[in-house]
Amino acid sequence: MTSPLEDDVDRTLVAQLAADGRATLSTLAAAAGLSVSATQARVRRLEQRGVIRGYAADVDPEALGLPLAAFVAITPLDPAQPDDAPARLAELDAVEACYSVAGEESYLLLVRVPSPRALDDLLTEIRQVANVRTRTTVVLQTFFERAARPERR
Amino acid sequence: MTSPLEDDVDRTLVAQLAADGRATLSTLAAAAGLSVSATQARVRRLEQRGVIRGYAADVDPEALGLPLAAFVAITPLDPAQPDDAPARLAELDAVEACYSVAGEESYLLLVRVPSPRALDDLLTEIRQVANVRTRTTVVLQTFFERAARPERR
DNA sequence: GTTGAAAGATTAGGTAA
DNA sequence: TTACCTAATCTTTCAAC
Repeated sequence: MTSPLEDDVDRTLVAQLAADGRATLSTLAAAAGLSVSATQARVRRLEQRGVIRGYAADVDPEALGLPLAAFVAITPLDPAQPDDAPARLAELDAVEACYSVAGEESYLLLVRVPSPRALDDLLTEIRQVANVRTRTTVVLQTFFERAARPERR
Repeated sequence: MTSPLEDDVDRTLVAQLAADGRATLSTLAAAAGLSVSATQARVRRLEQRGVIRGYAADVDPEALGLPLAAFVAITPLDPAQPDDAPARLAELDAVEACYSVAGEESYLLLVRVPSPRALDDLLTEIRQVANVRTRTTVVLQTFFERAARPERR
């Protein structure tokens, strides 16, 4: 689905847009050493190849009324029944991410809620909706959350 | 530092920009029912209040050559010495997020690397740099990673 | 908050290497 | 194909109200 970056121009454009999603084509063109229209064509191709999946404002969760984050590891209670837990959990707005993981548990979720009470309610809902056992690790402080950067050489 | 959203116009603008970080002011103005300039002033204020922390392209980690993700729980080996682990770990490009957590371990990291071998090297580096013990949970599949959404009412 | 006009950015269509 | 040029259209900005 996604093809890798092809050259240094692509790398430059992706790095610039990862750092500033609203960078203009002329800014990008200057950084990449291309004309504006060549830059435009490059960016479009990056979008169409799925390298750039979209653009988003980075919003402070606290401003949204979601100051409490937690990791929830979940284990299906009935391994026999069809496992549609991720699809069901995607319906819950509080669930920000869902990973299948190696180890004792099957899935790991990152959730955000307004309060401890709301976390309790959410865990109850997760257990019911997905028929799972939960093990929750509360986030006390977020030191940083940023975009992954490819290793420099 | 960050003030909460003030009214429905703010909520609309933030929701639109979270969904499309490159939305134009005229698009936003139409969604919010304001003039373009009033919209611009609102967005500026949201940025200055820290509600909107920035804008970023959402880049596929695989295209960046980072197909392997893992959660790394870490425990300081020497509780006596000053704990500057988060600051040290921020230096490592492969470390995407760092949280202080409740529970047996002190911190939880999300890391991205090119290969199992690179994960091994990274864990060695994390142990040395931060003087910690690590417990790693490999991500097998990412079902979704998205922006947190405030609960609807 | 609104309007409006100037500066700047984006887009599409055409041309050349 | 890939990059570039140009002109029309949109967008952003900032003044005045």
